[in-house]
Amino acid sequence: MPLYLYNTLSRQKQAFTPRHPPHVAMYVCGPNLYGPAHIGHALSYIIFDTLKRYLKFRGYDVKHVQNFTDIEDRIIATAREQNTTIEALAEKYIARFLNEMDALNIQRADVYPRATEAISTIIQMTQGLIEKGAAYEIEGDVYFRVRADADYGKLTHRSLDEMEAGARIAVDERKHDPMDFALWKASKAGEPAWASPWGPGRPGWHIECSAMNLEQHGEQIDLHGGGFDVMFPHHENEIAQSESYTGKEFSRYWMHNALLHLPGEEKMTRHLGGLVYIPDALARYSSDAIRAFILGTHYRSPLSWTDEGVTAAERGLERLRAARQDAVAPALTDATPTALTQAAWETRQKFITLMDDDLNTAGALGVLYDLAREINRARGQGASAQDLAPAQATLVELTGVLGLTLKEPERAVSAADAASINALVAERDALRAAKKYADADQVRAQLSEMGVEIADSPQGTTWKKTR
RNA sequence: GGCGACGUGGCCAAGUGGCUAAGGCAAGGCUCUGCAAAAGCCUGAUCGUGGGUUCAAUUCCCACCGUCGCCUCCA
Repeated sequence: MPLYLYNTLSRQKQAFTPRHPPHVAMYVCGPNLYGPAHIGHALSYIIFDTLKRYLKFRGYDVKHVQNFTDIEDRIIATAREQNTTIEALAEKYIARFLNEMDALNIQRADVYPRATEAISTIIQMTQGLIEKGAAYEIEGDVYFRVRADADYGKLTHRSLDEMEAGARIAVDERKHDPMDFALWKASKAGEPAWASPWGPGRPGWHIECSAMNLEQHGEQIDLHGGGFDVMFPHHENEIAQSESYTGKEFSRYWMHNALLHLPGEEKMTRHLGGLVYIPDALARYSSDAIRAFILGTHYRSPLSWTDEGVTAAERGLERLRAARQDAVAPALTDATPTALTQAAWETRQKFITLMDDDLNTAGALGVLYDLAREINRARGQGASAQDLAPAQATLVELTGVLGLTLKEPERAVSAADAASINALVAERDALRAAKKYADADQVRAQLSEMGVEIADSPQGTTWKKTR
């Protein structure tokens, strides 16, 4: 069974067949660097990270390119407000962005091209489009001529006439058609500028992605992703530019994730406010919990960010973590598979079937919970570490495809704190041995107040910091 | 106005034209435990409303109600 992905172009799930298997050329729209990313960005990048991990799991060799848009009106405006340069602003937010992505266990892209490093290709494409009659210059600006593109609107399934009927923006009267968009903008005094055949200027918003794709992947790519909100006009315009320039199909598949919002509010986006920043989310929840929460809903369904929801995900993860506790490497034997090993095998099949169906991560997570229960049950019934090992290996592998680490959230404990906690735990153990349970319980309460949770077992008492 | 999506147990959320409608959280009972914690077991849904198609619909079609997205910047 092949992997099926929903392709925005066809509005259908389609079998995924890259141009040159096993190679997959994948491009995901990166952030505009005028400010920090928020958890809505995290959602999008977690989803495409999961897609990439799954493609690799399925044997594909993925080249993942993600751009940084480091020249754009808002960046110029923000740099001016903050009395800094666009370069400094970009550096600051790139560093922060990469740190945050790492913290969310999002694998890095293979290449992070920047718009300002693609200027020569942007100029070359713009020039080429003018020569083909697909673009025209007016007073140092260059516009793409949408009426020259016969299938303009094919991604969002709208005709130019429909779009113009619903237009809500003031139109620049110099343009030949209201929907024509800028490939190149003449710069005003004091704005960053690059030399071009049309005078000093800078790229329009959409052309940089077309140029970076051309530079990094070539004329045609397999998969292009981003949020629903960049479908129009950004992706529509990218297609128009790239295909008009090369005369070839640009991307075979277009994928768009639905957007995150706060309860009762509109989507989370920087120009509306209502943002939750990634460090704030990570201060409250493990990256696993954030991922599990996000992947608990299909990527094409909008999701509301709630404390209850992420907390529920965090609780649920505890069972998954318990299942992989003390895992050992499975021995290579040809012994008859146990019922548990059999269950692990079936989980793997179900996982693949679910993920093959347009990344049904919620369903996939469900079967992983089933497997975790099987493991925990077997352990409770006295299975040995070696008995559990194959199923645990499957659990770790498949949760890993979803980008979950199943590691206990690390909470810093100083050496001094650890020493005093150990002393209290030892004191309590002594009291228990002496059957002075009331006193032992008092010590436990004391530890609890310190944020230390303890667990007794035949092997002794263990503790962990829970806050 | 145009295009599109969604409405499943207290909350979140998969899914299917007919077989027990996944899973997570919460709640109650139980096992284990000195007591807990963790883990495990048990307990709950006529799938927004009204029509239609069909031997059979939560699943397909239509209408309605409600929520949301895109049509401007946005992951």
